[in-house]
Amino acid sequence: MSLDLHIYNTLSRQKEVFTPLLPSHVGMYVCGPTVYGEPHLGHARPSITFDIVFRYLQHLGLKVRYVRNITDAGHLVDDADEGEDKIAKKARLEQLEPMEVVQFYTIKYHKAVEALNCLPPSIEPRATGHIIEQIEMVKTILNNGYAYEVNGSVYLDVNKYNEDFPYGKLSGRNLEDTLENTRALEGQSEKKSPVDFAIWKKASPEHLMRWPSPWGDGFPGWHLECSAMSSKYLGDTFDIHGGGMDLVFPHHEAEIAQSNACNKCDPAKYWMHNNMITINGQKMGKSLGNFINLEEFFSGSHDLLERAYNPMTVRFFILQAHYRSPLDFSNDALQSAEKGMSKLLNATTTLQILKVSAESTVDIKVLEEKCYKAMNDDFNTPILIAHLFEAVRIVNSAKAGDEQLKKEDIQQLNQLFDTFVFNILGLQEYQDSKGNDLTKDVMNIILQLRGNAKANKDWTSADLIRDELKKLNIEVRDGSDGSSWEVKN
RNA sequence: GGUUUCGUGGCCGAGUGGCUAGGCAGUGGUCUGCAAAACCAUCUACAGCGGUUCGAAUCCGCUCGAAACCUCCA
Repeated sequence: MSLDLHIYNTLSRQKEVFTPLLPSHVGMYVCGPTVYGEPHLGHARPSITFDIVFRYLQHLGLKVRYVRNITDAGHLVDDADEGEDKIAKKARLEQLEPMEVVQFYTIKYHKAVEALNCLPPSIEPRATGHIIEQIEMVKTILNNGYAYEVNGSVYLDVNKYNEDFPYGKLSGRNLEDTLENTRALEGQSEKKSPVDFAIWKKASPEHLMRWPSPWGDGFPGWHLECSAMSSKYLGDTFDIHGGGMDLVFPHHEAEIAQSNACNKCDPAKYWMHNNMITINGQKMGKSLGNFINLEEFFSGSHDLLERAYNPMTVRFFILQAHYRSPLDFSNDALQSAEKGMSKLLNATTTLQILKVSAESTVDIKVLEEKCYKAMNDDFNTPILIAHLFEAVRIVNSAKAGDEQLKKEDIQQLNQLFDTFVFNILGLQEYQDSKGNDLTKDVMNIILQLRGNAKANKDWTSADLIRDELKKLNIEVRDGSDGSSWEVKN
């Protein structure tokens, strides 16, 4: 299979043919969560987006090293000058050790992304585990003349840097604009220029998270961890760098500057950015107080939620939009997604009981090619899903006798669903919808009793069983070929 | 103010010059003891105005409206 994958590169603002730096190997770095709060719906988008990239590249036969960091230090609460470490602040508020906070929320994050069926990354490095690498990087940048030290802090000299490398090429802004718009925010500063940013920050006496360095006790600047860890595990230049669109400026712009200032090269060849999830047209943010935690989604315990949603519903909902489009949350949209996904998953079951015909009335091969074409076009999952619904129509029509499928085509459809629905989109059946073995056996007995009642035209008993099961959220369906049941959420 | 994007049918959401996106809802039908579910079929669209073109939802300009970033955020 030749590689015909096109990826939209934020750097060039267009789709480019994807060519790995090394044949058959891909290095991908994605900015992970800052573990100082509950994982929320916003975290689900990049996790799922880059899970799809990871899965699809692997499906194409590439060996992928997927690095996603855990930020457990280094982000500042307020302004870079006056701020304190985000993790440390939260810890003080809750009377906990910083690492206790980090551990607590890291576990929650892992649980949430696992529920969303995201594959674990190849490496999940932590900022606090790479302080030495970050200090080394600061040293090199200082040696290269692109940074300066003031009172125990080290700043990247953006103006100096801009003489040799263009600053702002990813976000499309030039230094003059940035200068103009930063001036208003500047207070008393030890920085040479308001656009300079800290790569090492001196720790005040009450600061909990601190490490010794050649410039005294301090902590790494907010953008440095990603540069240090990506180059450590993927090399100075790697294939794909991903993250949320909100990170383009300043975070990823700063990463580019740090890499060039240190290694004289760009960190990544392709920059991929997922768009935001909005609620009532507005971005979720902690300052807006409108974000919904993933736990609340799965349990339904939030005022904005009409009821609980299965993690797979959330995954399907996100995949129904292209990753570069904004996606607006609503209960209606979630419930639509849930029904649509059930229809898709039901067809994979229906396929198993289809009658084999001598000839086929449809061309499965063409459908498969369309599916690959959709994924090759910048991971267009909504188009892929549309094609999969064409497969659903074929399966259901074949069951109704309106289409015919020969044995090979049924096998190929099976493979199509297996590949695209389960392996690439990473969808799975609702875990408890089929019950455990004991439940299954008991339900078989109950349905058999009801079948007997129906055969005797004892509608009162048959309806009683059906109604009582309904109260337990067990739905009984009568078809021409017998009755079946399913647990509804 | 600057930068970047967007405005598609009742709702969500693809599509970037000519060829039905898709899902949900609605409507009609099939199945069924009834009901539900399921399945099949199907209606409604490209913010407004002008321009380019044989042809524009798609390209260009203007108007109106919306969002993100510029400050921690996925």
